[in-house]
Amino acid sequence: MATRGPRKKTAEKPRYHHGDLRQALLEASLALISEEGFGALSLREVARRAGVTHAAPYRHFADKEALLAAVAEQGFRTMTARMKERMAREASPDRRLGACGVAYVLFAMEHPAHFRVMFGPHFTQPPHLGASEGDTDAFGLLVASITECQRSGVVREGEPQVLALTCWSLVHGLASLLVDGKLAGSGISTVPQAEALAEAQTRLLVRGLGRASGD
Amino acid sequence: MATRGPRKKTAEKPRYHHGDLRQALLEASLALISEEGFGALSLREVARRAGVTHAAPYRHFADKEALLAAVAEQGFRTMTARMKERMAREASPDRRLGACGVAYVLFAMEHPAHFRVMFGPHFTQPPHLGASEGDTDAFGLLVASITECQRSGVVREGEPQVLALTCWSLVHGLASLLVDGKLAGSGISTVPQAEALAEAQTRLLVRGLGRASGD
DNA sequence: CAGCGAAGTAGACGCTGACTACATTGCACT
DNA sequence: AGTGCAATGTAGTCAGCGTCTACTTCGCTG
Repeated sequence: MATRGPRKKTAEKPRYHHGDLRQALLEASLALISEEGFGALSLREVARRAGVTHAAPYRHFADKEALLAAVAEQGFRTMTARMKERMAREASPDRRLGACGVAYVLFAMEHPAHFRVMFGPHFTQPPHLGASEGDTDAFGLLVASITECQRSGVVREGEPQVLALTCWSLVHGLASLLVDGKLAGSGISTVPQAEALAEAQTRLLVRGLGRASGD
Repeated sequence: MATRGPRKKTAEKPRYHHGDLRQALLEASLALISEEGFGALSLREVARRAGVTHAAPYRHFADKEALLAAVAEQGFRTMTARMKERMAREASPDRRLGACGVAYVLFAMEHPAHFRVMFGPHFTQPPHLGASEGDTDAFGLLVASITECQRSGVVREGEPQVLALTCWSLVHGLASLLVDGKLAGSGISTVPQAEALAEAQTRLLVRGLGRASGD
């Protein structure tokens, strides 16, 4: 990612004073969270890193929450793309469903700063995911995958939305615990370890989602 | 909850200037988070609510993080108690395991402020749960419950710690999504709804945890 | 009843998010 | 080509925050 300094991708002429401050602020936010932690994220430090004064960000974002919302939206877009990509590699519906969940966990491990912003305790207004459109509708992807599994008989009947909630809970819980380092005590800290764990857990859940025998 | 004003439990004489500022600060923190949200929690406002000046809390807590750590610890204690209580009502090991998970989710729904502090993005030092002792060892409770299920043959062989991670992921994910209001769009907002969902999800997972047939 | 230490007060410092007024710069339009 | 305007960034200000230090008040112990 990057293109630091004066813009150079499409042309050499800097479009504005900075070039593309908006994007620079988004990147600086993520870098700051990654390096110093979420608590250290301040609008002023972000501006400092982007090389502008403390009030400049207000030309691009109404307030701090708006900046974080933009970071979150970018995160949802990336996450959804990651899920689609990994699902496309699988042939059977149940494996696609598993890949969907694994991709969720992997995204969290590889972009912890993004994940934290997306699901953090900020935001007076929750940032969709449950009711979104187009590029960022990760939940829709999940529901579709479950419906597909039901059609091919790998998953029991029932409201796909409700079953999707269960899948979402599992991978969201795992991702949250990993990102917050709560599993470091259990020796899980690397991406491959997390991937293996995610695969095991989704397999377990898909088994549970199979055609009912008891209830 | 409460005992506002001068202390009255053991005697009428107020022990100190305030009575019991430490406890008052903990309660004020929770009330503030519940009413105004996590972002509104400031040491100064907490002190204001407790009726003392802004520096008084430093007589009881080294800094803001120490106050939150105390809130979290109290939360872990309550949560563990809730789990024990609900598990004691069940007769079979698998139902006890389910009750353990449901209690986790119910605690989050009934004490969202506590839950947020316990698993929030603060804390440079993670507050145990994975390696704790006595009253606050919720994870140990879970592992023991799984071991019990394995002994009675309801749950497959394997490292109980690893299987416990799966259970934890599921209920932690559900609890997080509920507390953060991410499921409000799906129409889940009341405690009974959350309880039903938690029961359904844990049933599903326990089914998946059953003796292996496929793999 | 004296005094010592714990508990709370008052004030200060640098930082933050947010607002304002002002300067600069690129683009559109004549 | 030149002018003017709106977009962009600057500089200064304000209240509120976490934290520190010096001071005051109170309750308990000797």
